[in-house]
Amino acid sequence: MASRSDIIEQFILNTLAGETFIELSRNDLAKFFDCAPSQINYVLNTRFTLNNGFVTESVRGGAGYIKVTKLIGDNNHLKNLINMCNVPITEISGNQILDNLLNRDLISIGENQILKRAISTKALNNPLNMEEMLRANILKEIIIETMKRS
Amino acid sequence: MASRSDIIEQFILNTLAGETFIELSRNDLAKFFDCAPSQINYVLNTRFTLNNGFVTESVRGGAGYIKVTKLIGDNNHLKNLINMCNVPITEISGNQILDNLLNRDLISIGENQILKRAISTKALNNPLNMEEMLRANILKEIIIETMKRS
DNA sequence: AATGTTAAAGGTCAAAGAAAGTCAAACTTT
DNA sequence: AAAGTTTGACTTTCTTTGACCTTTAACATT
Repeated sequence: MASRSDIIEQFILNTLAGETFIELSRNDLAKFFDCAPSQINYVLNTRFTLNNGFVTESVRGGAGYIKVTKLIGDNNHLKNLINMCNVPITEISGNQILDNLLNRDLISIGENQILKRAISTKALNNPLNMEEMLRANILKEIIIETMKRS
Repeated sequence: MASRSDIIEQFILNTLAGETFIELSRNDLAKFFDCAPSQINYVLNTRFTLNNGFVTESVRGGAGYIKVTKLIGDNNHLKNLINMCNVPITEISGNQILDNLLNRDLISIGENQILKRAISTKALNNPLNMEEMLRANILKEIIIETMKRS
């Protein structure tokens, strides 16, 4: 028997047919299927995962929404790369991964350059575990890189 | 699914197109968009910040107005941005800075997307101050972004 | 001409409203 | 019993609103 989650999954898949992404209203969907809003999250978390070939993003508040993007291709190699990233990675390995993405034409030369700088020791070399300070360092490096252009 | 603030933002951007600055009447704008005058301030404060490459000034009283200036072709602005990065930066501010770079044609749309993900809370959200683990997280996010291409 | 008055701007801030997220408990199915 | 599903209370984020504050050009008075 198809559970309600199965039905909601089917609905999203149908809506997604032909499109590469869709934007949903969690509340509307929940109302339509007469369920708790959080059941939409359940469906998303169990059936629209990366492994299943989807990426979901969302915006809260006012005109919030949930965006579901369907990935094309099986991306097995990329999934392997992602698994490698569950473990610490040196700057050299990191650069190799970025070169790998470049060689597969998944990122441009410009992106390769800028991202190498973004993950450089210099950018991440912050002794304190402060997310925002780290982000600040990364952005500084990115901006320096862009100054070389223009 | 654009909020009223999004629409007001768009209106100001359009009005600003081609010009280097504009002068607005807060009350008139509020009347036009049928909102509280303070919502204009909200839009200005969240979307026309220095991070985004804008300066706002205002004059009260009698024939008061709000002046919005777009910073363009100004290398000093980049130096200012770098100085801003000497201090912790939230994800929202970080994204604004990246949009700023995009608007100045210093980075491409693709780079903008990928870098936003690189500096996302999700990527940097590591409690331990381990450079390599952080780098791993960042790379994971970068790869997810590229999966949407291919 | 100098000074006081005032209405017409814009500013601030906190509360209310409108989404979506989280997580664990209760329930169902296998 | 284990796994999967459903629910709801609580949280976080973003937007909208309104009451109250500050500034100033224009006008009125001396």
